[in-house]
Amino acid sequence: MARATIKTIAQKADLSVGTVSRALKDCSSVKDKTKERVRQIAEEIGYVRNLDGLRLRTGRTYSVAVVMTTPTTGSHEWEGVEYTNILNGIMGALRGTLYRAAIYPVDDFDSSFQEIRNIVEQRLADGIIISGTRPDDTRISYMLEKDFPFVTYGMSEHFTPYSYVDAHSQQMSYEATARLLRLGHSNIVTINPPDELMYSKQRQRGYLRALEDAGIKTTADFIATGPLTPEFGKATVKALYNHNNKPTAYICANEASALGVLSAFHELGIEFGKDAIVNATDDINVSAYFTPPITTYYLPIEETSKALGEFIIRRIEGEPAQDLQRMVMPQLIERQDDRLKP
Amino acid sequence: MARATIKTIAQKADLSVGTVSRALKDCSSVKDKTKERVRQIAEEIGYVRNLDGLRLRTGRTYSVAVVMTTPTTGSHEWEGVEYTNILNGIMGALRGTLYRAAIYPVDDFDSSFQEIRNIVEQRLADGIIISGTRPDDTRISYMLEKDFPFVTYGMSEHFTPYSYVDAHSQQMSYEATARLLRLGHSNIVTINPPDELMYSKQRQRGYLRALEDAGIKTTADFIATGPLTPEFGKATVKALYNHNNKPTAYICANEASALGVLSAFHELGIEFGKDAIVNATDDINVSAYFTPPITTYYLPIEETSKALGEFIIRRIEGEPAQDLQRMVMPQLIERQDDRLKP
DNA sequence: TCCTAAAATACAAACGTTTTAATTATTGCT
DNA sequence: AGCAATAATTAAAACGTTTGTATTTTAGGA
Repeated sequence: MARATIKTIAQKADLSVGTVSRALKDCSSVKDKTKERVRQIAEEIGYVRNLDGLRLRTGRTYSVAVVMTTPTTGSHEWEGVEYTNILNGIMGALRGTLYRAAIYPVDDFDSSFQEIRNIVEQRLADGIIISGTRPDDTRISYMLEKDFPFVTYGMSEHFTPYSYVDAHSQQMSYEATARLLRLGHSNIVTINPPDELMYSKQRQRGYLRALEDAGIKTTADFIATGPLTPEFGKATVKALYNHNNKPTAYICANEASALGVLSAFHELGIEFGKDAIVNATDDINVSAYFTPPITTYYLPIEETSKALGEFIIRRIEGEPAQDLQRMVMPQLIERQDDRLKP
Repeated sequence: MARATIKTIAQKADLSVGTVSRALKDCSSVKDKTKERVRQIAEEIGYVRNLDGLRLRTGRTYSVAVVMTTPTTGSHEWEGVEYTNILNGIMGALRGTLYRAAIYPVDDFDSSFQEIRNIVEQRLADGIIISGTRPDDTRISYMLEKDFPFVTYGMSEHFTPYSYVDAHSQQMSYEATARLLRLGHSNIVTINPPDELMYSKQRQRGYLRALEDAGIKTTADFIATGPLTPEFGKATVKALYNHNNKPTAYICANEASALGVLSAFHELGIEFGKDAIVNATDDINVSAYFTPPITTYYLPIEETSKALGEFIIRRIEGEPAQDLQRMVMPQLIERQDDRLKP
């Protein structure tokens, strides 16, 4: 039993395929009664549009490219749950639409650019979602120039408006730092993603601003940047173990690096709550199960990634980019006192 | 500049599109010299096959459906990294082929079945990869019956041969249990996925067999089954805290639940290595950073999932299912002594 | 009733490919 | 040199849509 096509309907309804096509898409030039009849039949025989025909004819792909850096394959290090959750949110947003998500896993910035160029040139997708944005992101420039619909997860410093979804990283970092200062810490370390990423910059800005506002001097040693793995978190603590000013607090950009910090504490005999404490940004509340549970700023990543999916579709359908921008503010979850006990 | 098509080549080469098509696919009825010329031109103008045309004509989709249970959306609980890594491995295997992976996130078994039925009936994909297999898996029966190519991650108890990739769960469970028995434990708890899953059954079998071989009686209380979240691991420990026979060892099916166990230890004042210890199956070595690091059985999930991708393609291309079966044996990583110190 | 304008539908081409059947070119043989 | 057999190519149809243009139907006057 071959699949029902538009032709099947045409025969049953004694209409031409053209009219059926128009009826199905609710075209005004088709009589209401006819539309009704067509829809009825379509329903009856379980007709579903063949996407290949549609695509071939229209030249549109009805697919959204998600170009994402994968958790460094082969490194065997946990880098958090971003990947999974972002994907989930996007697919959730696309569900029920004609659009499909096509995942393009990439290794680094250069290959992501290459992949994007490829997608644009070959029209492999109608729109692109990217993450890992940089202050001066050439991929964004490229897509803007080509006038190709895209949404970014994270911002950049472009002048031309574009569609993005982002967390208030700078403000969060500022508040986290200010809070710890209020609680009596003065040697605060901040653990951030690689320097070239925009949100690393934002986090560092927030951190520095808070210290500045409090009139406290910091040392460059206390700003760590690197892959957000447990390994890196651990290494950071170890590297600062014999520092003149012993750090008493760590603010981590994700849970994975915070886990590494805790691991270092354990290994070096640094007592949590007495010698030092850790905070983190929360992807999904796994840090509630750390030893001990730590204070985090919770970022509803399914929500932001759902916005990514919605935005890219609306962008593809022509909505102006400046209407498709969203910032979310992570929410403080205090699981510890975070003052040092004597 | 419109995309280069087969027609473009035909004009440049002064050939018919049919010949070009055949030349491109290395058909024997085309003269070698012609093939060479066509390939040359194709290369020159950067021709790439239009998949929509191909699909429309051949009726094949060149896409592989990956039907996976997503980390329970909205539950805000970490269930491990399976999802991400499996996806990664599959996409890695598909890279360079004509095939694309289409992800179908589902909530539970029933909706996965529904989705599969849909894919088969509408020919939405050429093959399907599923996970979360059950001993008597109706999805497998269905696809076998429809003679639709598929590969499973995890086994079932079907008689008809089918293609699968799986870990030696039973053996691993046996060995883990036997090892702990050797080390002096007798009250061993095993934490497993929900009962209906095949690998829960396998794990329980291995566990029971090891105890039996050692002549040790266990209690049903020591076999926990549930969602493999930190929360569940934690709850399990708490529920057994006042048990007549205090558990001294936990064998967890993944790292997430092991984290929960450690969290419970911390909260209840159970001292690791003195009162009890934890082992786990290792998705990616995040447990190396637990407090303390724990002994695990490492399962190279990128490797197994890469096999999934390879197998489904070969299955689609017609290789018999019984040639496409792989079992992998997880590898012990001892990060602790795991004997109880007095 | 007839004519005109508007509404509704039909027709046909096109998107890029593969493939069957038909045609032309080439070879081998007598 | 001619003929048959085979090799190489072309022509055309088809996959399921959408859409511009042509055609038919309907409705609204006079």
